[in-house]
Amino acid sequence: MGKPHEERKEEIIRKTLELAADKGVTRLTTQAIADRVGIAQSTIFKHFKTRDAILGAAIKWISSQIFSLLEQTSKESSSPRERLHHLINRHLTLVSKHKGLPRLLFSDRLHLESPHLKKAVQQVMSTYMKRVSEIIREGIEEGQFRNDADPEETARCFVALLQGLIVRWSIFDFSFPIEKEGEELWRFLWSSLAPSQEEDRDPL
Amino acid sequence: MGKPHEERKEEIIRKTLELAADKGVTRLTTQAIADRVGIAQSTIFKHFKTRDAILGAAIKWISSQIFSLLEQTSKESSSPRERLHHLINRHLTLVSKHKGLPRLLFSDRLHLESPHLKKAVQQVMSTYMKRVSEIIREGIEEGQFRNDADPEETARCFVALLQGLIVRWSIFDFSFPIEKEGEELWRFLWSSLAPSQEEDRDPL
DNA sequence: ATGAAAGGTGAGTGATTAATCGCTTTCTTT
DNA sequence: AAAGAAAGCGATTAATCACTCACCTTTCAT
Repeated sequence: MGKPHEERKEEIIRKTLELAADKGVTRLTTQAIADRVGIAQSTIFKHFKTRDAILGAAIKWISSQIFSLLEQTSKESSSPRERLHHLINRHLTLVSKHKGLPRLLFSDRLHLESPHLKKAVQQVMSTYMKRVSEIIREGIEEGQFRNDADPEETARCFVALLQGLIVRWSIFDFSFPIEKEGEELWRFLWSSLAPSQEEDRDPL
Repeated sequence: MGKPHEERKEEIIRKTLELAADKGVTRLTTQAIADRVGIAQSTIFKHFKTRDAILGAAIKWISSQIFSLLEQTSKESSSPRERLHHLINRHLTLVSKHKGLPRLLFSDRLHLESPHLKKAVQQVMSTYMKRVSEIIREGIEEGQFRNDADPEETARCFVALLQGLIVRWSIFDFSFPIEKEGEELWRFLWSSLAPSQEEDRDPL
């Protein structure tokens, strides 16, 4: 017999993300997934009820990865500045390890075909921005970031920088090392968040 | 008889962009386009050889709009700071007027099905970043921007901020006024580009 | 031993979709 | 007026795709 249900399910999700990276969501057919897993196309439906259920499971997996990223960062005992820096690195490492992630998240098949999955993605983004804004607020209170920065506003820009970089990376077919550009992104962010010398001298 | 060739062609491109905004690229079938234009599906092919040719023409139209945006900004006699600010506003106004733009540019059908169109998009992005870096370099030389900023690096972050904002706007179904968030984006950018007081005092 | 359940297969089915084709109508040119 | 081109139409075609179904094989609990 074949592999047990749960194991096969995980395998299908894994291969689905691989395929999304290689061929895009449009070519992400049940036949293509089955081929890569090494089973018949019809067998796919022994493990998932519909094709959308596969995409849903993949999105859920991605979400859990990103949430664990956020949690890991929130728990960290280091300074807000370091936590933000680490979050960028962790995020880009995750994405570069799973290139199918941006392809899936930005695909319109996901957004306009199944409102349920869209909601899930929106949820992740909202939570992400909230967490980042908390870190920034903390940094401002500690006097590590300039005190005229708006936490929510800056958090939105933080996420935009990440998303924008990832989109460009995806459009240019993953042809440059994204981790390196993450450092440049951090420098830019820091130049905006760093307090001026006068503030710095301020004893509070 | 119907409308003349060129006129109908433009109409098809226009309606295609509208449809991309409403239904996404996946639902952008020749039937859907024909319905919106008010002609038979087969008539579409009197004006375009293939469906991809329609997408190609739409991309070309978008590119020309963005290029004219860049040119307009470059020609402007105002300061680099004001030009950057205006570029953001003009870009977001263009995008908000044509919501199909991001949907088309980020669709994987475009990227992985026709390498030719992908190249065109990459070209636009590269040119865009180059132009922005030129403005930034100018601003640094004039002492209007902090002199430790790297023009290329900052240009990449500029584009990432814009793209990231547009992606989020698209994911959240255009549900917030993007022009307003453009201002917030500009504030963030400026806080990173503005020279420190000491530099400011520096007579050069 | 046996029979049910799990995992797997190949051969379909119906829906969707880009593209073709033969034909008609309308306008322009000679 | 006749000819030809341009713009349009309906019907059709071939391909693709998600999903179903009847059947097979292995495993394992009774």
